[in-house]
Amino acid sequence: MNEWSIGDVIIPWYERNRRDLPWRNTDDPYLIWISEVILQQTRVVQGLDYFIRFVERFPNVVSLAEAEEDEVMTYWQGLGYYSRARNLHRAAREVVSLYGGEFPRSYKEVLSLKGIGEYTAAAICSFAYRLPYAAIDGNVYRVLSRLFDIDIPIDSGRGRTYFAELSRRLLDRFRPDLYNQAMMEFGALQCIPKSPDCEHCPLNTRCMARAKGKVEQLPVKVGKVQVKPRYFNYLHVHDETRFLLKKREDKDIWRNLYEFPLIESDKPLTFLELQQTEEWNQLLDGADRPEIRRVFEPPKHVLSHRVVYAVFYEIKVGRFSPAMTKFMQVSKERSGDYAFSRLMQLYWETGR
DNA sequence: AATACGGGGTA
DNA sequence: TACCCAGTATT
Repeated sequence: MNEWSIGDVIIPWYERNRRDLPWRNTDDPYLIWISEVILQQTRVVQGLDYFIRFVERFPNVVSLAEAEEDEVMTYWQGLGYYSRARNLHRAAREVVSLYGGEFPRSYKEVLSLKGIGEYTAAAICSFAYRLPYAAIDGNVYRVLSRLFDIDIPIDSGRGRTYFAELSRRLLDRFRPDLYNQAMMEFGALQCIPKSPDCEHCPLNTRCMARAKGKVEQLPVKVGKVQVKPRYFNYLHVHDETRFLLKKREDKDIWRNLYEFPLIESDKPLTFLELQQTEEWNQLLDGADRPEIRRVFEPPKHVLSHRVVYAVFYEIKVGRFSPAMTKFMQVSKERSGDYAFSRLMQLYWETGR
């Protein structure tokens, strides 16, 4: 293969077409780090407001390390993949304890931080320090697989190895920051998944997939996520001022987020069936004047590999019973201190 | 090498 | 629907 320089085409394209984004034009590894983690599996438009609010509250690594995890989670509320926020917080504390609050400067050290994998380490090190590491994200996989007509599945071990080696060769080692930014921006704006505008592509004469009419079929992926259903019955138990709440601790979806008392079942439950469960009786047997105020059934809640069918029951009681003390009792005004899933948010906002 | 982990946008 | 998004950690 003749090694013409892709960077010489892509970088001038980037200079003309780049979006103006707040994490560009900074060398601060902290800001770059936050932006990169927010943007993992997340579109720029979706993450932009989160970034602004997050760095406004946590402007540097020390402020993040000193915060409570619960507060960090509230700033991540609604963004998804919540382990990112937990890891960000843990990594901030690592930076303080291991590196005296100074963000590490070597690829190896950056990579060792919680929540930073090969992509993010390469992005941070190239953008902040101009170290010659090629960042390979979904955009880069798409651009390269099309440009060179590579049909090795990108989510296979072989594929990752192949694209990593190819990217190493193609990287513009004199301006790795511009090269990486340009490749990703090119994939995000020009070489898009569906119906790319190949007529106006600066690489169209060199694109092997285009020459063969295979653009829409690349990149190849094998991964087939199968979606399993789950059935959540939420009990919004409250008196005049407070409601019951619990933290999700298990290694499961929405870890460390808060929710109402939950009765999960392996199939949809009617109200009668729900009332016969052990959990229902444990919580509400002998409760003081329980009164079902409302039943809310949101549309099915689709996650990447789960679909949650939820039913919310609002239950007003005269006062909380001893059986309810294993839950937190939170006043309505303090609900904002706790991070909720989108599903919980949806109920919370619909109810009032 | 697979699987788990969110939520939203697009065609 | 189906696919994808500036992926990483765990199994």
